[in-house]
Amino acid sequence: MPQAISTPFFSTKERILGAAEELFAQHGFAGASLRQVTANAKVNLAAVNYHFGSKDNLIEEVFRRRLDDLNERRIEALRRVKANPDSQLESVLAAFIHPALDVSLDSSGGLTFVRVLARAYAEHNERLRKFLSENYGHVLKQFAGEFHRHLPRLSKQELYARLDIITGALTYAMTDFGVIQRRGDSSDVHRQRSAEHLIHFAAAGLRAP
Amino acid sequence: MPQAISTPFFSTKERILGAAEELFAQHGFAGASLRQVTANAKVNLAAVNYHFGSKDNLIEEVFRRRLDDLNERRIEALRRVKANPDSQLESVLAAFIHPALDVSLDSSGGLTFVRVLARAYAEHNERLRKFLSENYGHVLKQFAGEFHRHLPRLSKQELYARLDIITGALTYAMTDFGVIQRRGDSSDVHRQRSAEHLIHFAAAGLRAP
DNA sequence: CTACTATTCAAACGATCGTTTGAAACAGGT
DNA sequence: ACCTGTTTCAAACGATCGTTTGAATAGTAG
Repeated sequence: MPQAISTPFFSTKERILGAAEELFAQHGFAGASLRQVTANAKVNLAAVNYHFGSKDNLIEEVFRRRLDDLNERRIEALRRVKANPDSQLESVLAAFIHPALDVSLDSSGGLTFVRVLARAYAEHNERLRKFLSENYGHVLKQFAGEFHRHLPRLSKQELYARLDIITGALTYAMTDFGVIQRRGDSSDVHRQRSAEHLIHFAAAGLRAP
Repeated sequence: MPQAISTPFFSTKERILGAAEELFAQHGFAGASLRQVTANAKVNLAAVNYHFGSKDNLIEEVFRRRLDDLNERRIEALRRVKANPDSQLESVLAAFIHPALDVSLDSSGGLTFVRVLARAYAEHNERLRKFLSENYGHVLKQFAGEFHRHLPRLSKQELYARLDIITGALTYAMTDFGVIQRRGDSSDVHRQRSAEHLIHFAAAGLRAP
């Protein structure tokens, strides 16, 4: 443990994570090489394998850094929805969508990470899906259970398929969201309306036969 | 020109294009190697560079094979919209969206190609964007002009940014669409409703301040 | 200072990549 | 049959990839 409680400088691990996130957003996971990453991070090539073990582990850590927080907030939001006995389908969707939109608003790299997310979603990488399923699958499961309460006629399989699509649409809405808000609009108004459109769109898709 | 008017067998070029499309959908453009492509197509490794010149050219041909037809149908649909003097914004969106949804319904590889499209969209590959812009930019330009007639307060730059987002959402809706219809539903009903939801969603996004 | 651990570094490893080569196999026309 | 242009094939090219190595350097506790 070399680092003290806080330092104004970024550690080697943090610099690698930041450079990797940026380059994965630009060129994809296979397209961005460790030589590019370590060059941009101004660290030695071997530092990645020393600190993370492998490129695959580095990719996972790029996700973990942002998704741990996101999923905790999702669970907390869902807990509040469950506490209300006569909540609507739209409330469950809001608990799923709003924390994700918040990520894109993170001033330091939030929008970049959203682009990484969009890539991960477009890829169907088996190892990455396994990692996401193992680490955040329980969150999706909790939501699926609550969605099923509102949509009892939908089979579990069909429900997961539609949630997958909603996540895809959400991912793109997030990039839109980040781009527009970065332009410096009256963002709270636009944010509320974007979220409402998305929730309305997703609710219609879920209620479809 | 070795091939006669029609043969029951697929030519080397066609087999390469089919295998490439499938593998690009599965592993991405950088992730799928020419050795995998030629092995799946059961042709020699050198055949790609002989028939297409380079891997980049092969990627472009995979797109051209599907997009030429798509964009012709978009232009024709827009022409009909323009002929109607009191058409709404929703009609322009329909002319843009419906031909795209049709592609995902192509029984031989339509859904696979949609997954390739989703990847291309998530990547921000410069060379690919240039190819798409050079070959199909005039179509987007025509649509942008018509959108601008309905949304005069939106700057060109802002309009293109939002159209980009709509294309992304559309791409994901297409995968949804293909998956659901492949399951064998009463597809015409579902198709009409999916398209309506998407058009309504996109119109709201475009009309936002 | 010494001993020990943690980190950084230049260099190299084997594997795989896209591409090129030159000869072999095939085709159709005269 | 021969010639000519097209297509296929096995083999190799140089470049780049992720990863490993072993020595040099910092940093810390006794």
